[in-house]
Amino acid sequence: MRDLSAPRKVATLREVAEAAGVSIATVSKVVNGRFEGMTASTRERVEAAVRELAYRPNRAGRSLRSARQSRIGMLIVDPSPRFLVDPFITNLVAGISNEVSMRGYGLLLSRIDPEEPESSYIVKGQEADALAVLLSGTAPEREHLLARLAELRHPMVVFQQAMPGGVEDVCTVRQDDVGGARQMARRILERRPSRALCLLPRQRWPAIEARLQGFEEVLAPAGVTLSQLRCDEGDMEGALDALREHLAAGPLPDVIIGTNDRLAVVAVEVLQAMGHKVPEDVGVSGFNAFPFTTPLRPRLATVRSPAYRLGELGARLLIERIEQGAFATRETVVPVELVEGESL
Amino acid sequence: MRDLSAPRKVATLREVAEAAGVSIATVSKVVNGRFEGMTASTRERVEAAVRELAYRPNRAGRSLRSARQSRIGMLIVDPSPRFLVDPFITNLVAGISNEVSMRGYGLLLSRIDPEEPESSYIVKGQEADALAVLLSGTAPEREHLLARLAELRHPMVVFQQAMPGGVEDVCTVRQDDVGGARQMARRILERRPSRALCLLPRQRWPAIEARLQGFEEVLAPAGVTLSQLRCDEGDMEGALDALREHLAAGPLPDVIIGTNDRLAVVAVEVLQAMGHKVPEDVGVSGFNAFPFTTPLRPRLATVRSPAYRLGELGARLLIERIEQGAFATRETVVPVELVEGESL
DNA sequence: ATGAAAGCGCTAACAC
DNA sequence: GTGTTAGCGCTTTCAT
Repeated sequence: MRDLSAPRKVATLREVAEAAGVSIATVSKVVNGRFEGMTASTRERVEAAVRELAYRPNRAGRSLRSARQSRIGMLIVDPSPRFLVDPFITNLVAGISNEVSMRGYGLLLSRIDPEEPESSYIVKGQEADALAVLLSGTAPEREHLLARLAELRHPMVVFQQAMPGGVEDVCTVRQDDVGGARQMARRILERRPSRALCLLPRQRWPAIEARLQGFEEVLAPAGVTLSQLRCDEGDMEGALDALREHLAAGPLPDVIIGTNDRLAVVAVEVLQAMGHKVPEDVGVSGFNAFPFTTPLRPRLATVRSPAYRLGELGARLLIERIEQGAFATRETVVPVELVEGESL
Repeated sequence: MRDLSAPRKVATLREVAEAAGVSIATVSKVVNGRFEGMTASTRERVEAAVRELAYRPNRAGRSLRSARQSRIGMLIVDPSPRFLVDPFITNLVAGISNEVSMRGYGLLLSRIDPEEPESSYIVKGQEADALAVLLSGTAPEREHLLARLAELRHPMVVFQQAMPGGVEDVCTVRQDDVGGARQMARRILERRPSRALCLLPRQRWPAIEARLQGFEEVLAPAGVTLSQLRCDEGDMEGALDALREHLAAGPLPDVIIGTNDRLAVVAVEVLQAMGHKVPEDVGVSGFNAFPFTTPLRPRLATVRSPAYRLGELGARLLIERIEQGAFATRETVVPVELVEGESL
């Protein structure tokens, strides 16, 4: 029986060269598709040997020599170990993953602790050529973390937030949260509400703050009283209770604004359980709808998120940056789309 | 302005050694925590230089030398680019990701095309020390793919399916789908149904087949007629239509068995829209419930999936395999838990 | 207690 | 057209 603990033996350039009766330089050229001025017979002999020995280039050797890892690192700052449950993150990562694969790169995925980013595998060694990052936390917390990440001197794409100051070789990609919120707010105004309640997750995300800003910009001047309730998304039942209590304590709002769909579903749930009709008594709006994830009924008035596209775009920008030497764009904002629904 | 295309310059062992006035061998020892028989002052001088120069070991150099990548590759065979939308996959990957990070490894994530697994980044080079794989497709398709993956001679953990024959250095980790389905079937029998409809996704997954088997094993002997309907999960509206048509065409079943929660939600939706009461007229059951993902109302009778744990477990087994030289276990089955709900 | 040196697999500049 | 060779950064053995 073969010793399983020994690293399996894989053919090297040298072995292929020997088998084909050529030098390793020639094999290297063949493997890398540089056939200029090479006999067809040499090429064929080498290709045969490559196939014969099932040769696959050793990435470590290649990377060491070329100082290129052909890997993108994705860092997600989220306090929850279940970070991937968030459909925005999930769609974003899917977009990045597919784009990166298509272009021959690998994707390293890691959630990181905002307190000690250096402890991350991706950050510790020089594992990736470039970084894609999604940050949560307050503005100063994010700024601080970005500054530390910038010390790695990797090109970076930062998702879902505006261009940070003081860091170079960075590019941002985000959806138009402010614009989407403004649009939704205008739609809400058609109900002529006098008070609105905005439901926010406890964890701070720049995109959520942007949405809040958009809602305020439109609703406040129209004389709508906008109150806020933060609840822990990580605990749906807890969120239900928190909202129930809040509603019991004061006058019923005319509309409840979920800053994401999950919170909007909670709102519909609580309202119906309390005997209020949606949308007759209270309107409900959501945000960030995704294919296959959005609840079926009542169809939520919400905003479609282009998270998957953001991922593709960010990955593309990053790889172009690596290969061309500079970012083509510094800031990308992708429009969002209002989705009508009977909840409003 | 610095030339951004040039690979950023990071301190090397040699530079740290010069700065500390020692040899690179000594620096290497310090960096790797091998202090035996080393002067405190030497160690301190080196540590100071490491800090000063912000030294981080180059992974390529290290990997080349040690033939260890300290990376786990996760391969997911799923025809959909949105593969990460599936909450099972998402929870599984989260578990793997966190476990792997904790143990100082990196996670390479990639969806692969079952037709040409060799085209995957992870597979092409020797990127990872070991592979975690989740396969879809029919049994022969999966077997064929596994055989090709086995040629890479990587230790592998295969999730959600039974031990494949003919491959060595493999270990399986799965939830008890058959058992869960049997339990749910017994719960369903309490309704004394005469006909049941089983809703299946179009894409073949071994876990789904296992559930189907569990349901059949219990329902058929009890005289329940079990029919099947496959519908495309990738298109919720399409699934709604398909089920609506199916129900209109024949007698109403007493219970609809969703082989996952998404399909169960579709069933509830269609039934209610057709004016049938759930659970009075028709009972509905789901499968694979996850925290924060499961729909709120009506509370689904379903089965809780330990996907996150499966991920942690698989990652742990893989890393122990890498470090100890052999798998501690070959086959792990994690029990599932029935969740009561008013849908049944 | 510390250092010198070999060599992991690969690419590319240059020699023939 | 093809081969020789230096060297990327690191770990480890063996001298001293």
